[in-house]
Amino acid sequence: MLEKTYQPSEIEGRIYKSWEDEGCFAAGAGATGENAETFSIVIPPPNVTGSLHMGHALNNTLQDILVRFERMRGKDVLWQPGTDHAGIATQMVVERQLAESQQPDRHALGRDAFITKIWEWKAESGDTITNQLKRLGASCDWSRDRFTMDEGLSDAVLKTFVQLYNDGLIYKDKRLVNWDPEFRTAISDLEVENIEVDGHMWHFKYPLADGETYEYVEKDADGNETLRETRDYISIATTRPETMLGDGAVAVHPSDERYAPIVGKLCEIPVGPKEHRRFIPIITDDYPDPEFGSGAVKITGAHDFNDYEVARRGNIPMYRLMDEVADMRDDGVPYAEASKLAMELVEAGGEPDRTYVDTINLVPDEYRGLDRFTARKRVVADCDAEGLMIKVEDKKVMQPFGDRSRVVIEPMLTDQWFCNAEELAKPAISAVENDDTKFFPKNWEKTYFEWMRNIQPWCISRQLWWGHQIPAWYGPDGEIFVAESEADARAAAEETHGAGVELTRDPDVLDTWFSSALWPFSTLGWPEQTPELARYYPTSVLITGFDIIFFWVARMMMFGLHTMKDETGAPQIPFNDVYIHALVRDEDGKKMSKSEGNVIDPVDLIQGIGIDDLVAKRTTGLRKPEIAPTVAKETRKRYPDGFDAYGADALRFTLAVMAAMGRDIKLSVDRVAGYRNFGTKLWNASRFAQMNECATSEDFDPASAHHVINRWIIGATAETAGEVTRALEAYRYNDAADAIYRFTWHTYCDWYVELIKPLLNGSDEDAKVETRKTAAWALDHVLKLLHPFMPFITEELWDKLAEHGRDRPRRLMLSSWPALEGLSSDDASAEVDWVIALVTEIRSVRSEMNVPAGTKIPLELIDPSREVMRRIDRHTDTIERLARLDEMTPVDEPSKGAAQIVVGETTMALPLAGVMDVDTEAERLRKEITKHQSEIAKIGKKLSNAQFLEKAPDHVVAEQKSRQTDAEALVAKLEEALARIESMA
RNA sequence: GGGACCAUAGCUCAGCGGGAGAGCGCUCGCCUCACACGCGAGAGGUCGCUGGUUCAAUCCCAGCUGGUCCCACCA
Repeated sequence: MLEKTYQPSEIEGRIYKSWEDEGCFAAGAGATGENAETFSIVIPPPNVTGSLHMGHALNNTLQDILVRFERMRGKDVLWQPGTDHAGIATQMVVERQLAESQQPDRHALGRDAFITKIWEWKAESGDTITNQLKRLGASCDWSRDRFTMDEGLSDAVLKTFVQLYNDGLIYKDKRLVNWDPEFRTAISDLEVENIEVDGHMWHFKYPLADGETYEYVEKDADGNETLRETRDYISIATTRPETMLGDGAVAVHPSDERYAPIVGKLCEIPVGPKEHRRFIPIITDDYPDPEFGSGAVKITGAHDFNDYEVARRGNIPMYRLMDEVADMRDDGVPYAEASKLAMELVEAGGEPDRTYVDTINLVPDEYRGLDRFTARKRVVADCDAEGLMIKVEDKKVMQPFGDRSRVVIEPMLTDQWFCNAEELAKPAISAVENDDTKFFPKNWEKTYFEWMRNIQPWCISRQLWWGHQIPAWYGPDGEIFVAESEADARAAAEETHGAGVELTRDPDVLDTWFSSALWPFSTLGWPEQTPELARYYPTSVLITGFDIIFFWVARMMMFGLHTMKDETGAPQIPFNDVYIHALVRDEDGKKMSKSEGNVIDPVDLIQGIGIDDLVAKRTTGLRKPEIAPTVAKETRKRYPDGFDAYGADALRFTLAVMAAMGRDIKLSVDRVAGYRNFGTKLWNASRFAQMNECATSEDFDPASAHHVINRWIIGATAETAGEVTRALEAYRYNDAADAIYRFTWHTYCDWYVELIKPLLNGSDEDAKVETRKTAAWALDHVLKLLHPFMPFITEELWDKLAEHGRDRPRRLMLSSWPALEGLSSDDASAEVDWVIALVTEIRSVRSEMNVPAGTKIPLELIDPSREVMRRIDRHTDTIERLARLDEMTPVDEPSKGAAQIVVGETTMALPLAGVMDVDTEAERLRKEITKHQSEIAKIGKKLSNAQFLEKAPDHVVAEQKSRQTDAEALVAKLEEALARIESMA
């Protein structure tokens, strides 16, 4: 016998182990045969050293639901799991650990020793996330678990890199990139987060060379002069004064008449030792906006993306001012000499080949070695002291931050590897345009197109140690040899240099997303032509969050289409569908984040956590430690008792039912509790079945059930199975979850179980036997339909409820999905709906008239039809039990002082003389009548509209007419009832 | 500046061209022989505003208001 309540913690681990031990997760498990249709999903690989957060829980729940659904449908299913090496994130964690334990940092350790440390950390913590996914119930084929730095996947990376290099789609270049001074590496545009911060805009005078002057004239829109003065300077505005040191020119718009007199002349950069000041030309370019600031822009090609483009157009020299930690450079020749070299460039009229970016250090000696922000203060102070600062304004400025390091990103001109994304994007755009790959919901396609059509070169090199080292070797003259192995590179090098040539490998590693981009085929064995690759590629659907559409989805599309070809040589998409789900937020709609202290850890919801532990967890790791008391108070207020052990099923169901397409999920712990209760409800319905010896029987044929109540539940089960199936096929998780929830609780438990109690305790043996079988059959179907959402409790009940046999395999997860077309029965549902309506009406009146719940009362049927009497006879025990009646008798006229109800075409009366107040009852009837009359009026207005009759479809008109007829009949009955009551008053 | 999304019950959200729904919360009554993590009965909404299309608009279109997010960005 089942325990009284379901205890998830006792059961989940045991069930999961059975599935694993029995090979239920293996690719193809449960498939109907050799020719079964395939269904494959690759998991979005979590960071190998990470731990499960609510986003993972949602993502993997949605995948598992589909995978379990399709597996039960008999498809050949593969859910490919794996983890990502997460370059920066992992290296960061290990570096922090070294610092915390006061060990030598990575530079002191050296590259090999440091990487060994990371592998150790991976070995130590790498199982965490996998085990957490298992607790969630994820039915991945763990035997195929992959890691982006596995040998096979590393081969895939090498091969792809070499191939793209040979195709001319990967190249090395010196370009302006986003530099993260904390991690001392380049990062891609996507890893930069622009945040508005309080800043300043400083206005400085750049004096003209040789004391020259000009007439500065400003005019308004009508051409009237508003200002005229003689100036010996040009006014420059900047938010980053420290970059003045690297200016190569001052640019004005060609149409800007204010500065026309001085275009081509030189002006002085007003910083540094006076005797060695540099002069730079005033040039024209379309970039400056005459309406903004002074209309004149300083051009610092090596430290600003817009300036970089201007400098390239105009051959303006670019000078790197900072080192790898973004401190002002402290290398090379003294400033005086560097400044002289720079002046030579000006005299030469520019610098087309950017040779001096690194060799000339234009940082004045007294600023060398300062960090950027100190240097800024010094430059401002020095200019101000010289009287060259015109003004300073407070201004909101957008500042770029590293998404992981949280430090200000510095644009830096460095040598990096790039991928020609523009070229790779072309087929990736067409594939979506042609619907070869479809997004759900579709509006994400627009986001995808928007980004892909404006895509920039992708910087793929990182100056990190943890990752795939770039397979490029440099020869003695700096030539590049790109090859899959050092031996191949050497062979190529020896062709020109002869044997024994010295080669050095490029120390950089690849962006983590480079290997992720290969995930759909690298995990299936590529570059080997494995059977799995042939069978499961392209994958069926990718399920992921919108936040990595650019990082990951777009790049998989690009690399997949470029690399994978079918038998005819046509490019192959990596996945047919892309389902984009929302973010999981906290109850207030805020993004969950450790530094805010509002994280809800999925594992805590699954296994429970006490309030003290919860508070402790939320108050450690806050970005602002001073808010800890507030966080603690809020947490205690909101969750006074912490979290119960709600179990994985409850969490999964909550996420599924809230996962309506295209909307963020505000996770509510109350709802998780609600669906835990739902599990208990199912558990108790099963106990009921068990106590009443309801067992499935292989000889039971639902199509041949006789009893109307049984035929009704069979039809409703079939209908629900259809709803759930259709919803899941369309990725409408919430509709599917909702349908099975409603059926389980409100149809099966609330009505069916109550309706059959008299049958199970009655004397009709045939009915009893059939009902037991039907109850078990319907419950089995509930378990099946619910299994993808709540795998643990359903599997446990499947195991406990009946013997296993031909139609009832040992494991629910490998049983067959219900296909019940053609089992509906309209006549049964009409009759049962009538019984339900009758019981509901009686209960309602009893409650309104305050009849004590324990009191049994009689029911009078006024002039009932034969059909009504037949129904009453068939369901006497049931109706009396559910409505708490002691007898039901046909009468011609109701007793005096009886409350009257109308069910279908029959008026019935509940004699409540002495209990019931006549006026109250009259009032109740009048209210009822008014309600229906207003409906009749509404419909009447429609039906008297000639336009409506003419233009509306026939079935709509017919429906309105029948509604009108029904309502009129009901009102007539109610009015009769009211007349009887009034005659008594 | 470009783009996407949202506004429906107290809260969180479904829905959708022809009869306003769920969960939670709330009120009232019940320890009714599966379940108090429960049972029964209720209260509660001019479906953001203004126009338009239509026989018919909560739903489609336009504008407005308020909010969220993404991308880009003026030195």
